[in-house]
Amino acid sequence: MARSRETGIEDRILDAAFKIFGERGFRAAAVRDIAAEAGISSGSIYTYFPDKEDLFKAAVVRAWGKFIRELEGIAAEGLGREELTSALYGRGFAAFGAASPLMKAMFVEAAKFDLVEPYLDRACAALDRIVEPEAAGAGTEPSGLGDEARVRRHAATRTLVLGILASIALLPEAGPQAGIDALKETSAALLQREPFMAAGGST
Amino acid sequence: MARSRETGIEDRILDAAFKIFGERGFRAAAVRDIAAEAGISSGSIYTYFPDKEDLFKAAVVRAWGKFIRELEGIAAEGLGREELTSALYGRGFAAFGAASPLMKAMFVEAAKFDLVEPYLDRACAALDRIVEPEAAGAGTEPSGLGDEARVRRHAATRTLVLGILASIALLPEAGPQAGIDALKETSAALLQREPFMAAGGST
Amino acid sequence: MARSRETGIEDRILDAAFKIFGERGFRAAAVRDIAAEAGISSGSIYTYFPDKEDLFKAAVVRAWGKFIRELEGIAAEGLGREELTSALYGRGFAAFGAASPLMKAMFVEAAKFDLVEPYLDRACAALDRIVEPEAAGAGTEPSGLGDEARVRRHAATRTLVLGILASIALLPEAGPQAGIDALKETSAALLQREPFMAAGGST
Amino acid sequence: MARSRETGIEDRILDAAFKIFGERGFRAAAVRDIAAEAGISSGSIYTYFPDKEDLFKAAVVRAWGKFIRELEGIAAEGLGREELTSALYGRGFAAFGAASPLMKAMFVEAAKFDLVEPYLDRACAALDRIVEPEAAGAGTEPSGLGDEARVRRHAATRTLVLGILASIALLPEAGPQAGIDALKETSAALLQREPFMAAGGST
DNA sequence: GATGAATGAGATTTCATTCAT
DNA sequence: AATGAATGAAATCTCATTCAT
Repeated sequence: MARSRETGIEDRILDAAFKIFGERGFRAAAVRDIAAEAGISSGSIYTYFPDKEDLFKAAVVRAWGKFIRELEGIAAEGLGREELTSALYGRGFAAFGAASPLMKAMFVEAAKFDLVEPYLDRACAALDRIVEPEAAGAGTEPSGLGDEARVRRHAATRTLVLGILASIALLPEAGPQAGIDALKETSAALLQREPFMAAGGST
Repeated sequence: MARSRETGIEDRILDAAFKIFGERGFRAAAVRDIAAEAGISSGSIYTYFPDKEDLFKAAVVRAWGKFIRELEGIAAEGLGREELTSALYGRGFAAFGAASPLMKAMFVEAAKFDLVEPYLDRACAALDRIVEPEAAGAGTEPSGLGDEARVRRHAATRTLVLGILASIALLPEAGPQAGIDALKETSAALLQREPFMAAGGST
Repeated sequence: MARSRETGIEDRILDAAFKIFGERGFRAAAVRDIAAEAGISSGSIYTYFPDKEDLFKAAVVRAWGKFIRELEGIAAEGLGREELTSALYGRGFAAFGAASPLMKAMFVEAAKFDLVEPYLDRACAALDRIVEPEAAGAGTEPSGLGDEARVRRHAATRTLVLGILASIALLPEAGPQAGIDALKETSAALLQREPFMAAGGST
Repeated sequence: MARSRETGIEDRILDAAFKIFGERGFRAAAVRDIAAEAGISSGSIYTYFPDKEDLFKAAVVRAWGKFIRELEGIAAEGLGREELTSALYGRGFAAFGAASPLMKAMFVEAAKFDLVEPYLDRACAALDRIVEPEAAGAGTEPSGLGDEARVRRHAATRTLVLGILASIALLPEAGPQAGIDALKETSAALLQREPFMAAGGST
């Protein structure tokens, strides 16, 4: 038997891709450098991914997956407002921060490869469900928000999520934690306001 | 004072650069294609800009300049709340939309060349001044907002501005106007809320 | 004005391609080496030809063109048998010899790119016309050969042409002239025989 | 005498090499694909052949061997003209056809590796012997042909053999049999003529 | 000043060969 | 002996930049 496709190597490549693509963007990131970062030869990348574009897509999809899984996990736990806030700002932001490098490449290449809309939608939906859990089940509407209001809230969520992602993407590499902490407060303040919480929520 | 350089060529190059860089990002944009878009030969680019990087910087700076000038213009007019809102959503958003192409490249190359922080700060400051004109003069504090509140509002403004820019950058090329209109409402709703307006501001 | 596309450079590239492709075949011939042989940088090849395949095709087509033009020229002169024989073995064989390098690549790449059948047909037709000029005009049949005989002769011509081309392709690079001379006699002998010349031709 | 190497594998590799090299030429044929065609892993090729070049040579030599063996077999049977013709066009052409794939690579790689001249010579000699059996034994000259005539005939045989091989190599993969049949007639006609058969042979 | 042909470094991808399993 | 993952040299093609015209 030949050396069996070492487990973990695919993950190492994806981690390296995540980092290098995030730092330089799709075009400027050299496959050779990703391979070096992953500790393998550049030819070996092609054992795992058919070409650079596929590698990029896989790295972006994985990042979105981790991020959304975390948000959906929080949504599924049905926490009270207190714990929810803390969960969101703890685990949720960790996920945001971890995804940050690739968000940098989001607006040109990821958008071109159609890797933003579907995932951003799922992330916003998860966040909506967190903020107003009653509306979670499709069709159920015991919520205090009317249809129009919900649409408006969704748009606001989207703008906010993008704002946060963009803010994180712009944080200097050195001290991301401090920056993320500052963002948390801002987001908290924005999320508690009316377009998000049912009217009267802030009274 | 007759410049020997034909007037207008530099602007045409910057317009072309703005468009092509915005569509493809820094690396994927070919100097040759920018020249073609500007209607000149690729060699001529180098009469006006020393290299590709400088061209990119100039195009980004010019886009920020137009955008900030518009916001600062609105701030300087000392409009009442009604006219202000309309000015903001009219001229302000036109500026956002016009800047959108280059925003796509913002998170990787522009950030690397340090072309985001200083300009984003100025844009946010202008927006802050619009929302609470009294605080415009440095140090003056007759405002209803305390220091801490102002810091918080600034962070919120920043997140919002980035959210809007990112949203615009993700709009499909086909129908930007409809998308921009939708964004206006969202932004309006967010701007009227507390982190932006002084508490009770919307009553 | 920029350096205007130096005349003759395209021909120099085609000559180099002709030589290198002929020596090594399509795949083994490196664009870089063709450029070196032509005395230019490898990037410059792409100013004149969009890619390696197109360069190959152009070189093959040019070689066939020269060869066929020579044969058709001889056919058009309406020479008597004596002068014809001498013209064929003089100019015709020079053309064969000159085309030889590329003939080497004929059976794999040229055939794949459909660069053999149409040109080989034209060459055989020209040769048929030389051998029996009366049949040149389509439909005219005052010739001593019936239809069936003509078909047979065409097949024989084709085999002979391929045999001669293959023989030339296999000649050692060093002394092509001697080998070509030997071939001339063989071809003369074959051409005088019945499938080529009308029956009784050898009496 | 049990070879530890599984019997038949080497033959399967050579068959695969024969096919793949014939279709694509030496350089374009990937060892991996030859291995796949042979139903083994690419690493295993190297248990049987030291490198790609050696595999190519072995495949070419084997093809020539089969071809020549067939011709020599016919020559050795001392058949009368009638049976001989039928044997030649039956078994001989089957051998030609079977050899066709590798003939495609003949003019570049095979010639470079010196795999043409010696084998082509043997094939032509066998064919000469078939056509004029009396001259078979070296030096025996009860033949009707003088020395000069024999040299000339040998050259003609060579041209004809190459013409036939080249014709076969150019046949479309789809319908080789029809094409081969057409070639048989042509060859028959050519072989019956004077440079091959002793003068007056066709009367 | 304008042009665009020429340059050559650099990027992605393929593939013969090795070797741990 | 067989496997096929890993390697890294090599090949095609792109493109920022220069410079003869």
